[in-house]
Amino acid sequence: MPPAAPPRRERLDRDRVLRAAVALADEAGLAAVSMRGLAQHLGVVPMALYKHVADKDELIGGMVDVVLGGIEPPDPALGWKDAVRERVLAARRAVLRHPWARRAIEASTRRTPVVLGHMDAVAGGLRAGGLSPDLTHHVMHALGNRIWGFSPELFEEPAPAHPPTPEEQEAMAREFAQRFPHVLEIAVAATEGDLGRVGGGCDEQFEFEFALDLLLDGAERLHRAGWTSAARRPVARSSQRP
Amino acid sequence: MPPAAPPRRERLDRDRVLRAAVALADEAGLAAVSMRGLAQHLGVVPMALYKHVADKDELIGGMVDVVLGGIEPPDPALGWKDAVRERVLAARRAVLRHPWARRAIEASTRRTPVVLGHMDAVAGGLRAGGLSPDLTHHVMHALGNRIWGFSPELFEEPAPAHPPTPEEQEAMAREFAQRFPHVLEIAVAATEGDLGRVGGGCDEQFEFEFALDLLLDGAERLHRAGWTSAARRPVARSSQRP
DNA sequence: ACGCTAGGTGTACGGTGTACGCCTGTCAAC
DNA sequence: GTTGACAGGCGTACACCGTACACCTAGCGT
Repeated sequence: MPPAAPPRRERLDRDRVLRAAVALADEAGLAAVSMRGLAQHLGVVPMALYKHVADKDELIGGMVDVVLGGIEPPDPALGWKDAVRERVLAARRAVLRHPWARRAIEASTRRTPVVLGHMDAVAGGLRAGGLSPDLTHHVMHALGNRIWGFSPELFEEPAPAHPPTPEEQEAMAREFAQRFPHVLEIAVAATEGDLGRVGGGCDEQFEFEFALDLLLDGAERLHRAGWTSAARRPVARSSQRP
Repeated sequence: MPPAAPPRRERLDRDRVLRAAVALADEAGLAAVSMRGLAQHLGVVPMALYKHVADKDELIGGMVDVVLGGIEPPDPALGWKDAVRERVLAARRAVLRHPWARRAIEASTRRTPVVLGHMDAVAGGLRAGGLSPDLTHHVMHALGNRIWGFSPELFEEPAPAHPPTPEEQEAMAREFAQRFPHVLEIAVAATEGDLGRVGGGCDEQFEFEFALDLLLDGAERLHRAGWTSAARRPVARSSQRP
């Protein structure tokens, strides 16, 4: 009999590894998910993980799968456009539950069955609306990462290293206003919306749905207009004469 | 006198470092741009670089600046929509000159003057068309990374590690067709376009312009319809009744 | 009772970014 | 001239990363 049976934690399996990785990323950020860090979190030696996961890339691919596993399918009674919209927003909800998920999706090059499944579902939703395979393909491209429920984080502030003195801040603001007036303008426009927002922040959910609807409505218009790829352009150019 | 004057390469400066980094990335990929690798490329010890660049993140930010410096401004005679379109496509051309640039832009969290300048120019183009700051803001968000001339690489194949045997391939294809029929369908649609393309590849330039025009045309429609954020939706939902 | 094997261990290698201190060539001011 | 500051390149060192390889061991089917 082994002396005092050291609290033999139950054996690992792939699922336990993945869930632990997700939990670790949730509480300490994606950067904390190193093979060593994760192993320690599981009370195990780093190389043990490689018995369940091929390499780090597959690990984060698996983490993405776990997150995407929580996507609930849309109400089947919905029309095609709303169904696609709902599915994408469901993906968004799943992704937003884990702050690190966007970055992980972007980083992972893997095309897992879960990922393909979601893509297939979205494409199927468009096809169900009668869009041709061709148009569906282009719309999928147009949606881009929005299929996953997020758009690229263009406007995120990286938090200044050293909080500048008021004078510096004043001077920087002045120079900024002079060099980038339009960026300033739209930033201001974003803050004076409904309610007094914190500086620089804007309603990301609204921005997302705005873009999503812009694309889906555009797709619907093209479809109704009988668009085919022969035209090689969504609509006529703005210049009225050819 | 120093013996035989060892071929004293001229002193480094920030610009030389950045250009060397770009050249190195061009010929050996972004992964080859490590502080050590770049230093060796310059015939210098790694730590020497830190006299010209704060850290690696700033280095790649600087590389992005170099690439984005090559964006030529659009013909001032163009209408606002075409001007924005042209500017974005110019950014795309600049980025596509360097295969690593997409990834670098995504990776870099820095908001350099060059980056802000481009954003400001695009926003200014929309404002010049009469769009309100508010609508301009939303459209900028909708454009997302397309401002930089690329959309997320959703459909890129990571090249299978071990080329499978024909039987395996057959079996995989069969299962794929069953599980992801719509993905398969649109992939096929992409290949049987104009000319016989290589498998899986599609005309990325067309996809890009398709999405870009879908968004710009949508923006124009909203603007002409006098859109304000009060509506909180680009257009009426597809269900006709409220 | 035996041996196979799945799974956890230990060590080691080559890579990374970068903090810290030294050393030296250049140049301005005395 | 001589001096002293200082910009810029050098060397060492640290902590961390992913992972290849060999080994050991518990548990199980035969």
